[in-house]
Amino acid sequence: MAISTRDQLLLTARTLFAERGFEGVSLSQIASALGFTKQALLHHFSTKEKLYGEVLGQISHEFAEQLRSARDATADPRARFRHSVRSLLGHTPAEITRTRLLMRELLDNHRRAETAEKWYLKPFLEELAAMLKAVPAWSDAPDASVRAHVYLILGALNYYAISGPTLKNIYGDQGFRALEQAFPESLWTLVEDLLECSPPLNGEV
Amino acid sequence: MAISTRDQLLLTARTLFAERGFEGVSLSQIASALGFTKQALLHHFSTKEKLYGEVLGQISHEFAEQLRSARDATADPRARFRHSVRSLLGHTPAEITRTRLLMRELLDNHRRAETAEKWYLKPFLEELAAMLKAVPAWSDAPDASVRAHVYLILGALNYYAISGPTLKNIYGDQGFRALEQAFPESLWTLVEDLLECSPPLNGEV
DNA sequence: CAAGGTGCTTACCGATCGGTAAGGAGGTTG
DNA sequence: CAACCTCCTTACCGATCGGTAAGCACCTTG
Repeated sequence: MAISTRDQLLLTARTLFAERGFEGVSLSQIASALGFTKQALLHHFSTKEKLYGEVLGQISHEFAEQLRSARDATADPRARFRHSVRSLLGHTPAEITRTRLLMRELLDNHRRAETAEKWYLKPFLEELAAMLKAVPAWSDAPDASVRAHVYLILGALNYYAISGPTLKNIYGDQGFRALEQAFPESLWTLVEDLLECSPPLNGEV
Repeated sequence: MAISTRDQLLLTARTLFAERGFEGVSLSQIASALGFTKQALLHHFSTKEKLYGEVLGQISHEFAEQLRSARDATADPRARFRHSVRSLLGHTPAEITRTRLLMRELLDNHRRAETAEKWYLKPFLEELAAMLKAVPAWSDAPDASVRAHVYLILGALNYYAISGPTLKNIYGDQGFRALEQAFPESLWTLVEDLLECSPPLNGEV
């Protein structure tokens, strides 16, 4: 079963946008990576912005599915939260690519259309916050505190995810392998501590 | 006391590189932001790469100074670690600009000269790790675990720092202000927990 | 006053950018 | 067989990219 040219182009664009950024890749580079001319690309996606938009749309769709899968997996809020964090701590190349692209989007978007990323990030953040808030110890924590802890985990996780090549450079192959084992452990004990022990101080508006 | 043209160009370049990325800014845009032609810029920095390199060098210098200041401030390792984290949790526009630029560098560098960032990031990471390891509870923790916890904090902090505009978009002005208060609190309790209570499990090579 | 260096300009270069126009190969439909 | 659609090509467009060459105004030094 063959993948359509359009989908091949979309996947290549996604990879290269993640790797070099929107401005760092040209249409002809994307197309010629598959042996096409750039006009083949423009035939399927009329402008560069629309191509990029479709990549983002695809990712948004994936996140929505991921949330749905966490929602279907279990009714226990703790397990849901664990499930979501674990699936975010991705280590397949495809997931790292996605994280890189979204990190770039986070850096770039404030000068593009401001609304460009709300629609995928907002529901995702809110759903994670809702999961955490559904945990008994967090039930009467202020929203801002819940969101802050969610964002803290998300930030640690995403930053680590894009740092692979650099960390390997710094610590060497062996040191990096040790770190690759230690980091998820650290993050995991943080998550467990949040879920099971520490309630946030509840002393504001 | 006037700032030299060269330093003005350097500062503008730094800001625009942080905002739009290396490929997203042209030499003429940097120069004309100050009313110069791009050849004035090329007169001081012979190529775009060298200009960018000088920006990175400046930042590297700043980090080295920051480490030195933490080292001079106190001999207590806990206080040193707190001091460093607090100074990293910057909120002045200049610090956010720097964080944005370094985040882009983290995304881009693995395809540029691989050594480009080791020299500023490695000593910084190692010094932070050394501070944490000097704390009694951490003294016989494995290196990888210490590094992982340092990187976790660093990641959370940096990711949050570049997310300002997006978070404001998502949660609105009021919600963002609340988050702006809650996030440092969350991070701070995490740091304190690390420093004072939780020892890492010490069961590997 | 002549000579030379610094800091900037205008003029120009080939390459590449995103995008348009027109047409050809192949399959489907009348 | 003719008409048309989809998919992709070559040819071309103006704009802009990073960078070179040459020269002008100014200051310093002999």
